[in-house]
Amino acid sequence: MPDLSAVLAGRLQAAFDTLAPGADPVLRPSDRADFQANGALSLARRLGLPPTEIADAVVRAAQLDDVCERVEVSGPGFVNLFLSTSFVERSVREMAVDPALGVERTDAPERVVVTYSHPNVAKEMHVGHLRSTVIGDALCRMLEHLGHEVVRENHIGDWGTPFGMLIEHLVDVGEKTAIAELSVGDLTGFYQAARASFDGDDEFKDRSRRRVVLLQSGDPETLRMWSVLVQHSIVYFDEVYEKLGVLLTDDDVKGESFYNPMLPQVLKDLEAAGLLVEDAGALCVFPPGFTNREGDPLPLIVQKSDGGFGYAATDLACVRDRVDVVGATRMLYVVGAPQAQHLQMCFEVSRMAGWLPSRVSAVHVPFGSVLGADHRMLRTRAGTSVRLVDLLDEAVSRAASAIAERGRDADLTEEEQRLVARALGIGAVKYADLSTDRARDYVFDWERMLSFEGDTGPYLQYAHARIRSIFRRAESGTTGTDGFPREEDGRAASAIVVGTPEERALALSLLGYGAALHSAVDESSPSKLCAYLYALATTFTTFYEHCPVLRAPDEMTRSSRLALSETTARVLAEGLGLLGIESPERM
RNA sequence: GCCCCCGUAGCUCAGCGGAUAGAGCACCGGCCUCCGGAGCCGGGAGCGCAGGUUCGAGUCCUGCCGGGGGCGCCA
Repeated sequence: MPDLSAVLAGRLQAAFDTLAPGADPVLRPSDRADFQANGALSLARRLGLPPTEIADAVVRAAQLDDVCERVEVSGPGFVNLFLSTSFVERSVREMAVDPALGVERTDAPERVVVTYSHPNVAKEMHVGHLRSTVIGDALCRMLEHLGHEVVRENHIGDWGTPFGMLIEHLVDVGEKTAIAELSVGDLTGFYQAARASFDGDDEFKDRSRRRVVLLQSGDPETLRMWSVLVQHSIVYFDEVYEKLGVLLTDDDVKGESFYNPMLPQVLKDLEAAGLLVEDAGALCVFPPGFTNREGDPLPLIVQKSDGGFGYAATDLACVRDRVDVVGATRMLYVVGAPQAQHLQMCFEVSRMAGWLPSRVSAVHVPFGSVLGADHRMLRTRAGTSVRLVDLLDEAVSRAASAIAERGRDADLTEEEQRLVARALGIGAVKYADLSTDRARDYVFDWERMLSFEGDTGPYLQYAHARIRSIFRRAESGTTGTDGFPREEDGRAASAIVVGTPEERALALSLLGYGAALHSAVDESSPSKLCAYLYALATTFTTFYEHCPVLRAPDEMTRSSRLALSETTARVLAEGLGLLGIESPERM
């Protein structure tokens, strides 16, 4: 089922094509009508005709009889479209009986590599990783849902100079102790102890430097110890992912070390392409358009003056691997905004070297910082960055007390309450993160994100649970999964009736689901989907207040409203699911 | 100094070049006390500043002001 706006856009496009082929109808939802097409105004200049004349011509040429009850030209040349009730009823019924809820899968499936999360081995995960992980996870779910093939990559920091120090620390404390610390998640302690030795002990520092060389040269014992650090850190990361409820698994781990063997070839091919320039002892590429503090060309340093490879070399190898081996047609880098310039340079150099053909897109999906109530980077009282696990545990425990206070559903077992607390707490954190524009910083506020009122995860989850409760209250077995009463119950509900303004508003809101999802994916902006779901939930509330469902005046109205309610619940559950947020049946 | 992002109501945020800039919280006034108050209805209050493009600018362009970030061997 093509979605509503697609149907209208198609009809209008045909009309516009008769006047000026390819002219954009500029179709938008409107508060003056159901939809408004503003294309006549911009076309007026091109054609040198009065806009109202063009609008009139469009209305005459457009075949809208079966979908609109009224079409008017108003103002300077707006075309206002008022959908016919029968079309709305027909469309929303199609949606209600459609397992896919009317969402069209893409007609141009791509292989999309999404790289996100990327924690560092033997280092704590903090709120910065939260954003990347949650946003990346939502993007993967949405892309897959629309029919794209998604390859998740967790580019963990598992290579480089810090490992000399970390391995020597491992040697000093013994593997048993090290493993114990890492697996309970005391990564801060481990890393800081290593750092302290490195900074305060010259002998340790020397050993560390030698250890880096051993690691680089592939010394088996060094590699074994390195692997201990990596494996046990991954165990810990998995615990965090488990708490967070994201899709990432060990199979998605493709860390810096994976690309290490490819780095000499990167250098060699850049050299062969004539792009490599030696500058101050380092081997660099100078992509055009980037300058430094002094206004001089800014280099992407591929090989440092000490002969080691920097992260630029690794990122270039990533591009090659993703294009040549993984076969990506699109790459999304869910990486913090501060990396913008670095990534632009990497992409540019990749293009110059011919590693990133024009048919493959590489997109930085940047995000802002998480701020505390003081509008500065979120920190603990001690001034250290907040551990992600602590934050998640606090979310769940705060949600648990919120539920205990409210005591919504007394029938819940302890185990069910525990699961609900988890869904609410984690959902609240995720929703708070996903619902604001990615690019902006956002203020982390427990009170607000856990509130059952306003644009929050718990509000949407509660809205969903309340709708489900309608069905529990209705006689059991009266509805099938499509929301329509079953034939065997002797009820003749096969149609949706859109009589009241509230029913109409709800129907139109439901019909906007597909468009909202597509725009969220097109713009890599989960917040678009959040905004849609919130609007749907509030529209439902108004409907629910004004239109009795179980006590509807007649059977036909009742079954129609049940179907609208059920469809709303399904959209909420599926939409939240695509954001990585659970929707408990009861809470 | 240059580059990037951001400045919208008291607070937190939406706003796709289109008509009268929307929510939530907080505040004020009504209503419901009925399917789990996610209550419902109404009210006050705002686009950092100055130019420009356009029939039309919160949205695009330029310059300021303010906040954050980046700017060669950490990743």
